[in-house]
Amino acid sequence: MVNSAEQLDRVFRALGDSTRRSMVARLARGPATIGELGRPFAMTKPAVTKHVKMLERAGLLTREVDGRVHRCEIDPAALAQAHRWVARVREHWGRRLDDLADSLDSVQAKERP
Amino acid sequence: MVNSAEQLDRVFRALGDSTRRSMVARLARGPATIGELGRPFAMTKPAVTKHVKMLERAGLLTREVDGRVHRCEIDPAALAQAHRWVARVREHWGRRLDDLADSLDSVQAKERP
DNA sequence: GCGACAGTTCACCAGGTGGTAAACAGTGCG
DNA sequence: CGCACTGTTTACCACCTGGTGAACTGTCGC
Repeated sequence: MVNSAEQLDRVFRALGDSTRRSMVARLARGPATIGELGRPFAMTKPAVTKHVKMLERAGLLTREVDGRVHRCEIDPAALAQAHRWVARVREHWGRRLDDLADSLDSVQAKERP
Repeated sequence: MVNSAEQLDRVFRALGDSTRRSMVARLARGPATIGELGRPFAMTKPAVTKHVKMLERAGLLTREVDGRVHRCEIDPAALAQAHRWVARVREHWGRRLDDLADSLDSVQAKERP
């Protein structure tokens, strides 16, 4: 699944910018227009357009054009994908610690028969 | 905490490359040297050095120099930080759905007294 | 129709990223 | 000592990113 790797690339990279993370956090509390998404930040409209487009290409965002306004909504699937990747790695790390604990236990068992 | 935002930037950006994600996944199963981390990939040593340095600056990695070999170990704190951010956003999104359900319930209650 | 408004596109710039080749610095070993 | 080995540093390259200003497209309301 090469496609999945590229998709994860886009998701994590999109989240690797505090402006875009704020936009995602904003969207988590409900839909918003492009203007609303960009209002908190001191940047021009083209910059906002670029950020939103990157979130959209990462699948974190869906857009619905309604007249002259673009209504954006969060897409939880991409977020879930990132969440699963991190959780899986952390789980493997935890398992390794368990294995370490087991081997320590067995050593102790041998030392104290 | 501006520092925290920059740290999250580095963590997510570091994870936004499949090579580095593979390295992190490898480290989740135990420590490894720089050479071991780079062996699976068809790239030169300076490229590996750069990737590892980026993981280190993101706090995903700690390094212990032992003679001429650098032994790398995963640092779960940075991973936990990313995990928490994603979890918090997803939780807010879920709460919004709950609120929506509540308001729908209240509407139904009004329509069927 | 006309102006205000929401967004996008285009051209441009500074700086970061992913990769290379070549040279260098330490360390281990026969 | 001399050589192999691990890893870093130093240019250098193509490309992407985050930002700008100016011009453009389309829609709303008077």
